[in-house]
Amino acid sequence: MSTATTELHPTKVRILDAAEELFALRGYYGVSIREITQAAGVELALANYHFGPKEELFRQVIARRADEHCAGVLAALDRAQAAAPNGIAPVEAVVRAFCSYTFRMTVTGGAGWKRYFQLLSRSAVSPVYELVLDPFAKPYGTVVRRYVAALQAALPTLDPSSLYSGFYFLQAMVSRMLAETGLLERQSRGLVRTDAFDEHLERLVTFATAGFYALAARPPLPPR
Amino acid sequence: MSTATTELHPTKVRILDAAEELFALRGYYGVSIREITQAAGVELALANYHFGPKEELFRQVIARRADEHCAGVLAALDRAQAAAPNGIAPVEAVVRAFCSYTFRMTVTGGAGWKRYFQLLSRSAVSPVYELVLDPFAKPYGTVVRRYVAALQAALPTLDPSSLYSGFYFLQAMVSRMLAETGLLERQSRGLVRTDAFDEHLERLVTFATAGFYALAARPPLPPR
DNA sequence: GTCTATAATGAGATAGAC
DNA sequence: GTCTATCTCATTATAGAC
Repeated sequence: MSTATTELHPTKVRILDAAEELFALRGYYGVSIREITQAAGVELALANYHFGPKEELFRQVIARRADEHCAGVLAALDRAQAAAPNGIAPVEAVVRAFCSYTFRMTVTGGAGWKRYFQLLSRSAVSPVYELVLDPFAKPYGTVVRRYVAALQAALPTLDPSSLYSGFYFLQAMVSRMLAETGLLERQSRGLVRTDAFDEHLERLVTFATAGFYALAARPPLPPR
Repeated sequence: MSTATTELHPTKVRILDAAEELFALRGYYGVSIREITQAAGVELALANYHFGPKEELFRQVIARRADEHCAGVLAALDRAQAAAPNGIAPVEAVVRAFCSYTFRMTVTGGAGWKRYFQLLSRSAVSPVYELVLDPFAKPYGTVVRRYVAALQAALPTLDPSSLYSGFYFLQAMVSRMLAETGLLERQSRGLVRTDAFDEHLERLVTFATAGFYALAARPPLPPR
């Protein structure tokens, strides 16, 4: 499938690209319209003409990729479930499905996708819901529901509360890798590179799969 | 030990408190000095008088708590290692030490500590190093080194590369819980509450401990 | 140490010519 | 659809009276 981007007006695309990069770097408040239009090589007034207020531009930066991203992540789950004899994919396959499409896109999708994932990662820890998180809520709601259901099917003994926590842990790990802040490089003094997503995928799948099984093996309410 | 805060000038404390809360909420760029001084109930000019430029105020917000936080996290590791017969704390004890002090502080430390941890969490996914991440680098550097060493001692067969990745996963999970964005509540439709840190501690220890063991059991370089 | 007042700049948004 | 010019307001920072 072709991205919807190609159908858009060239100026809109230029503005969206510049806004995506700058919002990913410094967040919504850290970037001015002037800076965006300057980076895009267009006049200041065109941002407001094409997108209206700044908030609407921010939402459209997200809207441009969110649906396609969610579709890819859901398609990966579809394949995992189709490959399972009874339609119930094992935990490892579900975890792998959740990470693999996204990791692939951040490597091979071009700079735009990398910026989008950085923006997603940054937004996920913002306490300002309505402005920053709300634009993601609708498209990603389906992803959460389907993956939670798939994990529950793979681990019927896992109580739902622990299930949501575990899936939240998984999101946290994936999201942190996507941020590519250079923190991992600094901590490991160059030994580990954040952009080595093939390695990270395997480690993450190993780590999280074992985590889910351990949660399932534990009694739901700890007696401590 | 008493916090250094009590020794500071009352006006400085008021400004730091207001800045901490607002920076945690909307980040460095999302808050103006006017807003901070207004929330603090002091005159605009006093921010610059006491702290100099905005950037310096931001650094001091972090500096006020970073050393105390790191000391607490390191003391927890000391206790875990002292409790081990040979000074080598098992993985679970190290993971628990890493989370427990912080989780306790975000519950019982008052609103200030909660805001600080939100700011920490938000900063950890910022690609703008010098401004946002650098103030944390020095105090937390020791924490990273000592915990990585403790985990390596507990898991001698784990290759260093996977070790750093695993510890990065652990940081990601803890950090995401501290952010308290309300996302977990929304995803679980109210079933799980982010502020139930006792539950999260147990789940996180279970999840991450199993994850580390699984990484150690895996061959360092996956043959895929 | 605190206040009032202001300087100098940058912000979002838009009117109107082309 | 694009560009120039501008309006209005908020921003950081500081000077100077108290």
